[in-house]
Amino acid sequence: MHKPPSNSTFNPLQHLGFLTNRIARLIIQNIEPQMEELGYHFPSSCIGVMADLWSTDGISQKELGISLIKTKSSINKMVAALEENGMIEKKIDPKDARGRLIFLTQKGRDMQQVIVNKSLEMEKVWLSNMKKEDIEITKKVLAEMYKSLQA
Amino acid sequence: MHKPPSNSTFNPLQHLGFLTNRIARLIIQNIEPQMEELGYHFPSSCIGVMADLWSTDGISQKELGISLIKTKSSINKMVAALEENGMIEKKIDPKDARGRLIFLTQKGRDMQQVIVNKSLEMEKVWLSNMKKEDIEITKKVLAEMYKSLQA
DNA sequence: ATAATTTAGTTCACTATTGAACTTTTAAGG
DNA sequence: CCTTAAAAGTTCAATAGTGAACTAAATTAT
Repeated sequence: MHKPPSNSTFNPLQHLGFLTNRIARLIIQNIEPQMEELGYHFPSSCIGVMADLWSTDGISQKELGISLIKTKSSINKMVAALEENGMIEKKIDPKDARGRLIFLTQKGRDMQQVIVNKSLEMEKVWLSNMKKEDIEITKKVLAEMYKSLQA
Repeated sequence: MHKPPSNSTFNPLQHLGFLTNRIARLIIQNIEPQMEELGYHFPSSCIGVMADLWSTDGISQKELGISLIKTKSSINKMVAALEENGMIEKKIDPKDARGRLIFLTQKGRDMQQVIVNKSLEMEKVWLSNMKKEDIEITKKVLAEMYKSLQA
């Protein structure tokens, strides 16, 4: 005879899977309206592409897909949206005509500082009562996890 | 005359927004095939609903939406999928006939231990070289952030 | 060389998620 | 009371994201 797993003290907030998922959604929800206000009219998921380009300009769609954990068809659409918005330019890779390299436009480069500022501002609000040191540890653990999961 | 924001040493992995988003995707990607193997044939996003029910059985769709940061139409579909899979049951709230309360079935309750075990197993693999203490700090910071962003 | 394979990207049909309009029930205001 | 407003769900059309089939270029193996 089945019984419930008894003492069901399950807490989603003790599991990194649920935590990261929910926080990612909350952050997007907060950032989306601000992006609109600033005149960036593309889906918020595209900021991930921008982030990678700010890190290293001129990478391929394949690399973007790996880094962002998206399929090539998804990346294709995101890049198209960003191109329409004048944030990036697509050039055929001179070393391999199969590949296209994605480059930031001036408008795309200019966005970096805006987002960096927003990011700092938001961390100040969201994490005001957390120890600076603990936040650094969190980023370290998550970055480590990212690399570990990518491998 | 515009110039690039120069010293562009931007690193997505230093921003909680990008980190949580990517890690959430990596975790889902890892868990999805395992769920299939275990015979759970519903979209992985639905595990979030299950998690909340394991935490407190018999909550409303509205509450699920707030907790999971999803619209009511999304929750509606997820609940429908879980119901079809025999994981949950939907009952009209006796105290307010507008609301429906969602309850776990035995099959739904049984899933909890399976997922808890998987979660532990995965943390062991993904975070093998991280300090146990740092992982706890990470969860604490993220949980705090979740509450702060929900407010 | 040249045929066969692999790789990057594109396209299109399909699923997941959302937004807006609608239904039913409860709460509030006169 | 009875009308109006608000709240919880549902439904359906529209958008975002994915999978599979396809194109074009490069690599490998005869």
